[in-house]
Amino acid sequence: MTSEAATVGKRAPGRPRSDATQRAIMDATIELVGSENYPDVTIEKIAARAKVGKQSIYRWWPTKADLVLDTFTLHSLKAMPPVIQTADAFADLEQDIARHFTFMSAPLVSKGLRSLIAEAQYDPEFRRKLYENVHRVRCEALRRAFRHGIALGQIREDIDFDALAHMIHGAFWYRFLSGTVYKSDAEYAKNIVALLRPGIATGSANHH
Amino acid sequence: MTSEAATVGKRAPGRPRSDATQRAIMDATIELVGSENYPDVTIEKIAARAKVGKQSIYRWWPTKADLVLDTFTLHSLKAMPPVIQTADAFADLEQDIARHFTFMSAPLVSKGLRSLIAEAQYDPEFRRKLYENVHRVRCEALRRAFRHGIALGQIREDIDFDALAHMIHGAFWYRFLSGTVYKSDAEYAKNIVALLRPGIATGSANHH
Amino acid sequence: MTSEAATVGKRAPGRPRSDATQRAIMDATIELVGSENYPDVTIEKIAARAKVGKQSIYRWWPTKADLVLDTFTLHSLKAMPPVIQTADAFADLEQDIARHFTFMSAPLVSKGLRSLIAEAQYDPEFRRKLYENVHRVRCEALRRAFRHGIALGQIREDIDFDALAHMIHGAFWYRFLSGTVYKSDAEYAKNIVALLRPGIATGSANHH
Amino acid sequence: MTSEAATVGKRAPGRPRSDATQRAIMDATIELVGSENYPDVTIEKIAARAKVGKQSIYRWWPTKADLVLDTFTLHSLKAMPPVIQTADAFADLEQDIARHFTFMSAPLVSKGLRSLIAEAQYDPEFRRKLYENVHRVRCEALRRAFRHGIALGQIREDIDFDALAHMIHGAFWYRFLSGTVYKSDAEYAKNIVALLRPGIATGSANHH
DNA sequence: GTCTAATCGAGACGGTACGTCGGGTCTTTGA
DNA sequence: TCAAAGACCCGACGTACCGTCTCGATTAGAC
Repeated sequence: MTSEAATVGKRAPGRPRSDATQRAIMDATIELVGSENYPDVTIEKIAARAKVGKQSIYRWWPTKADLVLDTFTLHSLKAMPPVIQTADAFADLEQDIARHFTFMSAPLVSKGLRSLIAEAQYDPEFRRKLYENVHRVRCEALRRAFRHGIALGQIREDIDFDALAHMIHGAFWYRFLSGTVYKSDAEYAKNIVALLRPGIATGSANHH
Repeated sequence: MTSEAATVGKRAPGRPRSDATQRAIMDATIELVGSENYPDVTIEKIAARAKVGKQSIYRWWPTKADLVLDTFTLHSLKAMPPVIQTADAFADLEQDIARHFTFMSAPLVSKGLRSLIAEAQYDPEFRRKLYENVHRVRCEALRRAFRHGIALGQIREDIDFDALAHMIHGAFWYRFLSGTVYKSDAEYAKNIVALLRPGIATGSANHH
Repeated sequence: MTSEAATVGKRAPGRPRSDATQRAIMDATIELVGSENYPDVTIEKIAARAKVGKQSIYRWWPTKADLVLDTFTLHSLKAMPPVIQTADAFADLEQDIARHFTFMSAPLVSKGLRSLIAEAQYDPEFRRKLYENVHRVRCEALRRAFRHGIALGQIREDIDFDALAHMIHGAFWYRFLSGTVYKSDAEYAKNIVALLRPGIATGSANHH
Repeated sequence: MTSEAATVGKRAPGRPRSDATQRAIMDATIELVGSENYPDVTIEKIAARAKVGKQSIYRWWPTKADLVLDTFTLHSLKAMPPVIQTADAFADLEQDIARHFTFMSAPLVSKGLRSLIAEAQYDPEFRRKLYENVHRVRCEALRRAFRHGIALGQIREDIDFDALAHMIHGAFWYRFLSGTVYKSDAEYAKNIVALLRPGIATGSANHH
């Protein structure tokens, strides 16, 4: 949320930040991102729709990208609870991936994602922020699934987990970027795991 | 390319399109894409640098995105010759992937890619164009490698080649989007193939 | 008409100038001047409507203003025959003025006039051309009427004919510029002559 | 002036219009009208010279013509104080006319006038505005002189004052439009009054 | 209760780029 | 050589947003 202040005790003087304003801005952002092409999502339109002065936006978010990222992570990304782990690590993995794919494919979410991806191309710094808020969260979910598999003795320890995670998520991003349509999210997840399983399951030889 | 094929014989009336102008525009585009952030690559700057009227750009390319795509595909993507196939399909695959990764990571190429990715997020139609010119070319290279492997009896036939290609390229795009750094392109390619090999090589069981 | 050539005998080499083209250009000019606001009468539209290359216009007329003036004088101004003189010089004068006013007020003529007036404000040289083709012609008509009156002994000789002509025509131009509406052209002419008559008729004292 | 009167009391919300900006725009307009041909007086140049955004011009003046008219009336036309009336109405009239002619002939004023005349030809609505701001002001000055003459018993009451005013001002406009040069403004005024006097003075018969 | 300080809506401001229009010049083919 | 077609360089158009600024109005705690 950018400014945190807090510092306990002493309140800053002056009129305090209005929550209603913040909410109005974020709501307007969501509506616009959902209904317009991204270049048409302008600060001016957001301010107009939120019935807010432009300054009130600039006061709290340095760029439009940050506003969208903030809005998006707050309202969307954190909404997905972790998978409940079972005795079958591969089934867990598959379920986690499928669920993630479905979530990211929801119309509003994917519209927001496109906005963020576009912005991230311009600016390395924002790319880093995006990584922190979007990619890393998912990587940790995957690692958790891997560790569970290792603990169960179903997944080998000597694997390049980075490359593995890249491939799993990359499959999603590739489809996302290229606009390719695939049978279904569940099928997609199933086939990905099927292809990877022999390479990571214990007991399978890994000759090269 | 916006060229309308000419239908042989009869030339269109009027002064013909100037090659010099077209080249100047594309050269200026390359230079600017290489030296500026994408939002700062404006039609106006391109025209100025190419010493060309803006109209001469708009006459031939409907949007900046189309110009960049055209320029990019013409000067870059088609420059990569196909891999020479050997008796080891997996070595071929690895080499093809590694070479592709290296090519796409070259500073100027990746700057252009970022521009195209950003534009593609705005406009589904442009996403399709981008697919035609960038993704499909690579998919065919991969398919060629797969078919070779099948012919050699080294790769199984009952595989979801789409999901496979998505994972391989997706790994690259994931790294590209997230800004993650990986040891080296060669290593990256090697580990990806290592992880996938058991799942696609003949003779390996695919129990699930 | 700008280029005259003629020089008898020897014809210039090459394809001769096409009369059809000239006519088409002028016709298109008249139509456009009559139907559009003057700034919207562009060389490009004239060429398009005449189905003529722009160059064919520029070849014969240096500026749009010259084209309009040429067209206007050819098709309009020279169309007014001289007044038949009677034994009453003031009646002749009144008739001449009234007829002129009526002619200049015709919708198409006045649209053309406005174009010419506008152009003339920009460029002193064109102002001179306009004077030659529009104002001088009328001044001579007036002088002819004055001389007739003098010959008849009805108009005094010791008058500032320039100032007089300026006032008579000026009245028209004032009305034209200001957009003022007056009862009728005939009435207008009559009242103007009535006001001036005592000052110019013989036998009237001119005390100052 | 585009100012909306404010209706007293309550100020409009938002940042108020900047006087400095407005002044800078008008100053730049005057300078440019004085130094360039009218078609070269572009909004873009005015904005550049005034160091002002184009929008700040368009915000307050719908067209270039309105800006020029505003500037012109504000800085020029209202600058001329009324004539002091004496016991000789014709001398007053002559002085008023001469002074007006001289004023309108001043280089900067006449450059501005040409701009306004040109614009007025395009657009009937602007013609009306011009009438309100330029012609009417003068007409009232003349009427005042006439009324004074009537009160003094020097000018007849049964006269077509419209036609009369048209002739007097028309003489000026004719000279202005045609580019004709006359001895001097004072002489011009004198001869005009001399020609008209017998037609309007009391005691003179008006036989027709 | 003022006083001080920050926020809020509103919208003017100096800028930059947009995509379009027209100007006047040029370069083709064909008559 | 002229003519039609139309590409070319150029400059201005009027608009949209940018991010900053200046207003009056408001909303707190500090005095």
